[in-house]
Amino acid sequence: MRELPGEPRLSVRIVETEAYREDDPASHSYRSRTPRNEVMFGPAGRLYVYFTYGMHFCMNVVTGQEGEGSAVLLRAAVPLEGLEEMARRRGTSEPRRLCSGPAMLCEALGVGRAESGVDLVRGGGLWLEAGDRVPRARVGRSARVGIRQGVERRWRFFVNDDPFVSRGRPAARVKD
DNA sequence: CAATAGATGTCCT
DNA sequence: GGACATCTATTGG
Repeated sequence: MRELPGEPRLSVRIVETEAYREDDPASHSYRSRTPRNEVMFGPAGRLYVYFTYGMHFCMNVVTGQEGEGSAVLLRAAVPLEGLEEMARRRGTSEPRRLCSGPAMLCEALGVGRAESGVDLVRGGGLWLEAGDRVPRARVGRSARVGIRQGVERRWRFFVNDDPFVSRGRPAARVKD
């Protein structure tokens, strides 16, 4: 959920995530603790936003104990409320191109550096709410997308057959 | 449809 | 200098 003064309320339902841990070579927290990944080592329930490929933001929910360095990347969501505003931010009105990818999701919700570290539990403009339970049979699992190390850890989780799941294919074809 | 190039900040070797 | 938790526009079948 995203609520800003003077703007329509935005809400989405998350349908795709990936897990990252400190002992995991694909994780930003695997090596050293830097100003960029600092939030990952903080208390759970906060938002970790990072900037990548020189132009995109991606957001994570911090999950571990304080000092631990683990988080869940939010990769895709179904837009529910405020589609017009999201379309304006994204520059397209095609619903499946509003937040079906980690960088798209950030852009649609207007999440950037300023939001890194905010508390998603206590709520303040940006927060998480429990949604409908997804039956186990509908939860798909695969290797994570866009990584080269840690491919064997199949820590990408998504709702089977949901059209809003991102089209990024899991790291499997590694060819060199 | 698939493959590829390009944009380019931050961290790592 | 190179890799990277990405997306878009463009090119070619």
